[in-house]
Amino acid sequence: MRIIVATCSAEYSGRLNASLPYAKRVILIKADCSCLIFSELGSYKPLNWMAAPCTLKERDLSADEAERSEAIDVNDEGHTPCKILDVHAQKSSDVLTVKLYDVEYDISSDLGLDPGLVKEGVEDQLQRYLAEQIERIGQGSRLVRREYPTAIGPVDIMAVDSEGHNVAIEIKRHGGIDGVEQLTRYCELLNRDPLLTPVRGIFAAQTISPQARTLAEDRGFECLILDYDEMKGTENSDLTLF
Amino acid sequence: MRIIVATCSAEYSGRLNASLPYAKRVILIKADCSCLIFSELGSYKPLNWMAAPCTLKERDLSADEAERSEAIDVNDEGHTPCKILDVHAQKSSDVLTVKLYDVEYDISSDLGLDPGLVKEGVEDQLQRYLAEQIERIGQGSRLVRREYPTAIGPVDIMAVDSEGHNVAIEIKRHGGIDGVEQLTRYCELLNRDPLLTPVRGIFAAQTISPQARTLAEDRGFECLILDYDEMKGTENSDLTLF
DNA sequence: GACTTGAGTTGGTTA
DNA sequence: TAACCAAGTCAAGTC
Repeated sequence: MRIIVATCSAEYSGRLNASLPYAKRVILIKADCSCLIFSELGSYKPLNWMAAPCTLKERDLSADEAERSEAIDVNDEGHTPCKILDVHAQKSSDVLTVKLYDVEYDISSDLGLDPGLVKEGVEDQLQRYLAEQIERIGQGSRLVRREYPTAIGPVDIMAVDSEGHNVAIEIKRHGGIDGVEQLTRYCELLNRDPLLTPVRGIFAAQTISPQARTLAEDRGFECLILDYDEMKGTENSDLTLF
Repeated sequence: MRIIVATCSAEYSGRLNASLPYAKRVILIKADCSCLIFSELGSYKPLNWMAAPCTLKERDLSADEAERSEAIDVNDEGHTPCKILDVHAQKSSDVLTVKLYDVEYDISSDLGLDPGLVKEGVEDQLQRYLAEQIERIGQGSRLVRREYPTAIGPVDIMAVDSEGHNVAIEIKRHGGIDGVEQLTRYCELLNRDPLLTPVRGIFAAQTISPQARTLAEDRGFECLILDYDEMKGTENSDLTLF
């Protein structure tokens, strides 16, 4: 990893064109030549970047005043670059050009391999909890199976309600319109099967957008808000019973 | 901006739990205390981070050997931390804890305000070009309007073809299944209006996934590939005529 | 390898 | 402020 702190300007050309005016920023260059430009602004996303695989060409302009003056453009506000980084994508014509002016730091450190991040618990967890606590969709309900396979993909949970009717459940962390569309496709398909029909649909999520709720209810689906902490608590109290 | 290069381990607890084992990494701490942890892996996304607004507590363990030995846990592989960074989110209970072992660099630099990124050319641009060059959907077509309002949201472009039939156009940079669903909803709604029906649907994008194309054509929609550069070129040659 | 879906998504626009 | 939608999305899993 190479870390540069410098006043710079940058131009990106690829799926879009984007430019960064002259300012002081932090530039990270990884071992694979991918390049990230940060300011104090924003969250974890860099202002501009080049993804690997890519190649980096570095031109030092300090020795060649003629070339150096050529490199000045209208965005430099009269400043003179001392270095140009040209980062080219290998699989496309994307280019990121960074001009460096005053370099405050330029340090390198070999980080070596990273063991990587260990994650635990997202949508999968919601599905697991609801499968374990299937009566949250109605007393007397029974689980058929998680990831119930169909021709157009797996239904998150299939269950049977107290009246013996099949229930297809679509689970999302946040329920939007496309989740309702997904549930619609499943129910449409499942209801074509005379052995399964009638199949009810339940749209279950931690949060559901108003538009999605309206659409879901309009299509006869029930909306179910899932409380992650409550479900987690229920799991624990279940465990303490034994 | 503060830049630390050090061997470290980290724990995040929030919407998920995630942990980073002992390894050398780069840690950026912005002026707003938001914190990013990078390795040579991955693209622009840090391995772990804390978004602003948040607070940072820094504990130096070098003076207190008792505390220091307490801070050793099973993931440290026998190493002894010299510093702990505790980053707490202000609006939730999210916590990121970073333990530092050997610190190679710890530098700070005030970057100041950033003028920000200037972008050009995304979906909005595609919509603008197609509106200007509406005959790309068929000779004799006329533009009705961009962002044609309906009860379920604006249709990207409404037009009338050479036969006087209404045409609803959904534009995407990349056309996937949900784009087809979107177009389906619009056409369904618009065709309920006796003043508008029959309304044709066109699915226009720079790229269209095979599944989306199949679904779109199955529903009677035309698929139109948009060439950004060609449309941009057409705009320019239009201009040079005058 | 192409495609689909989720993400601690982030970020911008509009009602 | 809340909801909705696009992103140079990225990344993981599946076919």
